[in-house]
Amino acid sequence: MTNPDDNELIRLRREKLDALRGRGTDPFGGRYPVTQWARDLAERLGNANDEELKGFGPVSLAGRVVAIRHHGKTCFAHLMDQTGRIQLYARADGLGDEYARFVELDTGDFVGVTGEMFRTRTGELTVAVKTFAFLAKSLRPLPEKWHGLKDVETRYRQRYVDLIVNAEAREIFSMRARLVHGIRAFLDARGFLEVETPMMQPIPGGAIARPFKTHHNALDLDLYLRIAPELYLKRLLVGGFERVYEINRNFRNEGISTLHNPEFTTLEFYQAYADYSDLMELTESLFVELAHALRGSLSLTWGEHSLDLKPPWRRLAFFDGISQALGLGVTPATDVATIARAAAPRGIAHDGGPAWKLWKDVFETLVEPTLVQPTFVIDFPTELSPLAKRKRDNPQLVDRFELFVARHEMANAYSELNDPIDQLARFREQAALQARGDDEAHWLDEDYVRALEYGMPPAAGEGIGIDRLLMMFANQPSIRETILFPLLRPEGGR
RNA sequence: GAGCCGUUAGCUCAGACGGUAGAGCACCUGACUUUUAAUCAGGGGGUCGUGGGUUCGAGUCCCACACGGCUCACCA
Repeated sequence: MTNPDDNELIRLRREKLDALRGRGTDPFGGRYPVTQWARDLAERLGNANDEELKGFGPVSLAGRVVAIRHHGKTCFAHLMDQTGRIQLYARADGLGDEYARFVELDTGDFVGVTGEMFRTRTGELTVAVKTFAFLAKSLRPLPEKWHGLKDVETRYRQRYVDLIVNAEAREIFSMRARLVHGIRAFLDARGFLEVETPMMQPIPGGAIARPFKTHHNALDLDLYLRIAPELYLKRLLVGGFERVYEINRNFRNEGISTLHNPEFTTLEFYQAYADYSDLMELTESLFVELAHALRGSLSLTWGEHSLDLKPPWRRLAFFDGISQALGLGVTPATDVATIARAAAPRGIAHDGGPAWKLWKDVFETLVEPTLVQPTFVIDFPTELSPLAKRKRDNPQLVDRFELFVARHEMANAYSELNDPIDQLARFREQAALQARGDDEAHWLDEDYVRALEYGMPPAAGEGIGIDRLLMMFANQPSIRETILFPLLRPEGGR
């Protein structure tokens, strides 16, 4: 980053600022009585005739000057507020001495203006400025008006500039707010209670991931930033809340990619007395409602994919997917060596570890890339799902689904294991894996088992990544486009 | 973490073969009382990501490093 004083454009703006102060004008004004937003005026007066405009009366707006066109003894500018843009028109014979100051405005400056509405020769709704006030001098030039700001590094590092100049960026984060609001409305209407559970946890549970570690000094206690809220939300089922949800941050100390940010937002919700098939229907309804609200259609384009969200969505059993991919009937009982022989020519090596690692490998390599249209992958191996309820007719499988859209995992859900004895046994298996150095194992949480011992109603729970869901609805290729301030290395190295 | 690609004016981008760095927009000066990528005339602006090396000479070639993008690996 260059020294601001080295830059001619910044130097000139500083000089203008000093000149304003020298005249006794505060360049960083204060309160300004805003009575209209740009969009209100466009909506109310978009079709008004000259008489109606004349009778409309005075307006008072504030915002950022984003364009200026000097034109002799008149000057046009565009003012941008949170709702949109509106044109300003200043005349030497209308503003008097103040006109000289108006033409000194720079793009980027915040101003407040009052005036009357009229329509220019070319038909644009415009404020004829009567008075104006400096609200904040901008000392840095904005990016170019035509090509805008494209450099992704600058767009992420200086998101404030991205938001000033790129309407698409503003639209994504506006959609994000509508998305989250839509989820809340959907769940609230169905009797779910929104809760907040610890972000700092002594045992990072509910998922398998490398956590961030931190320390509480007064308690001299190591804590982890949560990797999932799951175990706390299920403690609330024990406590008697039958439908709960949380929309909040998770933290995973892992790689960064177009699909991964170290902190990301998830929705998790739990419904007592339901099972995973109820949640498949609920998920379809939720996506349909959101698609209508955000896109007005169930047909979406996401990158190279054309998606049809119309339910019911395809359901594919985990082992059916593997079987089809390998051309070999595979069940949890199938001999590992047999599967390994079928998988090897497809480029999947088996290192002799447990069978479930091979199943997972085959599925991720051969099946997931084929899942473009919304697909529930159902009935996962028990070993991959230490917190899920076993299927009644086959204890080697669990009542679980993952939703895939455009090859990306969008949701993960299961009927919750509420048998404390089985839960403890599965935690111990995981602990044994961990003891053997497997970091892909769930931590043992004894208090969670104790909670289950008090009795947890049968329930189903689901997690949905909000950032990724927004990628789909906003048709974005990278999670960094859906997170306001994605994690980057600090500027200038460490 | 690995591979590939990128980094030139405030912004968007050009810069064959190594020979003193360019354009558009933005900015400054002047003209212009309904413009809107305003127009017209003139002008200023650069440690070419950083540090080394090769060379008479490096934006350009070589090495290292920094930051970013994409792909892969781990994961959601």
